[in-house]
Amino acid sequence: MDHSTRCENCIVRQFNSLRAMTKEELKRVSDSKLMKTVKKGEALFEEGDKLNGVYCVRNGVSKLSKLSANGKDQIVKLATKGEVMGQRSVIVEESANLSAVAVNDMEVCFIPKEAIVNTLHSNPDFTYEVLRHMAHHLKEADDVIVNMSQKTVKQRIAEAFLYLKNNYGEDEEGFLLLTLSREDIANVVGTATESCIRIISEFKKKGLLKSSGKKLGIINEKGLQDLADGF
Amino acid sequence: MDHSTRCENCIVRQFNSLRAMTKEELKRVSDSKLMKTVKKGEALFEEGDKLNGVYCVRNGVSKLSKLSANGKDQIVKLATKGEVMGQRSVIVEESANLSAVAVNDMEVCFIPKEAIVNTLHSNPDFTYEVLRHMAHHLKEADDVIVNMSQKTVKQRIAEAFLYLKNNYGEDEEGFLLLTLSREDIANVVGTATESCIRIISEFKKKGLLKSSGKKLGIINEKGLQDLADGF
DNA sequence: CGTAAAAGCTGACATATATCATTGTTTACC
DNA sequence: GGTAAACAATGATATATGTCAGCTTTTACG
Repeated sequence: MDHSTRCENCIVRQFNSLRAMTKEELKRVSDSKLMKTVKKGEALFEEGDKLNGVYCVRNGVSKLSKLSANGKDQIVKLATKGEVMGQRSVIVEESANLSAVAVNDMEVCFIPKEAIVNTLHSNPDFTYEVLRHMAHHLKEADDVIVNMSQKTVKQRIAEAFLYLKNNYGEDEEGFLLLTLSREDIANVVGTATESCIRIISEFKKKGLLKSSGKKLGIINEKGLQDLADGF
Repeated sequence: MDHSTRCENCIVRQFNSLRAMTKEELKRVSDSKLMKTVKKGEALFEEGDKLNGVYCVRNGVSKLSKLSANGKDQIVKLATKGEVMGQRSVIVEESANLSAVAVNDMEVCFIPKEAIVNTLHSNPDFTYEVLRHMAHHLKEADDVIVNMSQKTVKQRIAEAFLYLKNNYGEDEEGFLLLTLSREDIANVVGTATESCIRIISEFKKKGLLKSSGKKLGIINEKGLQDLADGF
């Protein structure tokens, strides 16, 4: 096996709860894990799947979404380099409540649940670290609830672009490094694709955004921020 | 101190993570805890407060809400007998992101954070139990996000009533035991108070709900369920 | 009690957003 | 490089929901 794929040497670990594992625990994870490549559009797992492990993102981005009765997908969260997906399901021994689909080409490591669950029971530092991450996600989720119910679609779209810039950055020319389709953006903010397109067009006309091919970039960050804040 | 207020004898503990504590840990909690009575409408803590402990609900119900820029409160969750509030803030050592206000008269125990944090670091069973509860809340929050963005106000109000019945029950005459004001219901489902009132009136006209004074009761549960499901 | 304040209700109207239909543009791929 | 499929854009229209304003009923409390 390629040396660079040993968890012990994986930088990504610094960003997640695996950093609280002991050398021995980490070795066990490393020995049992499975590297996978996932192409854009492919699913890592689907809502309802029984997960027998978690996925650690080495590269690329995945959308975690839930299908609603009316057939629309709500994207609840984007998972990036370093994030661990499927933890919740493994911890409470339930099937997945969200689907995970690759937004672009990804490299992930599948870690069988035994390696995780055993450590959860024996290493309080690790459990505490997982708990801290989950607490953080819970706060984020609460914030999303408030935004969803109290902000207009326009505000939420403005916020989404600021989020994309702050979390994924932009290239030398000022275009966002993570390009989402209009449909994905619509599914993040919880609106119809057409409404999303319309508002993005409006933002371009107002000089808040620019586009080139399918790339989008922020021109006027302050303007977007003001909009998001309701001015 | 009244014997019945010792945590060791408190039934409520069975419903939360404190059940994973050892006798000694529980004794320490019991010795350091503080019983409080909170009147309807009073706040246990406010968004932004630095919490130096958690609150365990012995009786009554509290709404956990967040004020948004436009001055409206979004109720993110209702906390009932057995639930522990403020855990998240204590764990990640941040100030509270939600306010907790009593919906009716409450009895709560304030547990200083030391008793919790120490146990988190030393008792993996306890940490794991807290983690399980948090994982459950996270799933609930994800579901709320999806409902908020994909269901109509009418559907969400129908759901809210089913939720109230299932979680708080009804009296002999079929009235809900937990009575929320129209404004609170509106703040749970994320809508304007007037819209909420209108829809409740509509439900009454359609024979789905009944009212007597400020009490509300469900007449046609299946009807409400169908509505919530989008039929 | 009686009065003020809070809560509930209803109408009229404004507006944000969804939906449907059509067309243009880009991307993927044989 | 051409063609189909996916994606983006835009108009017309319908609808759900918010807002404002006035009114009634209930609750709280001196």
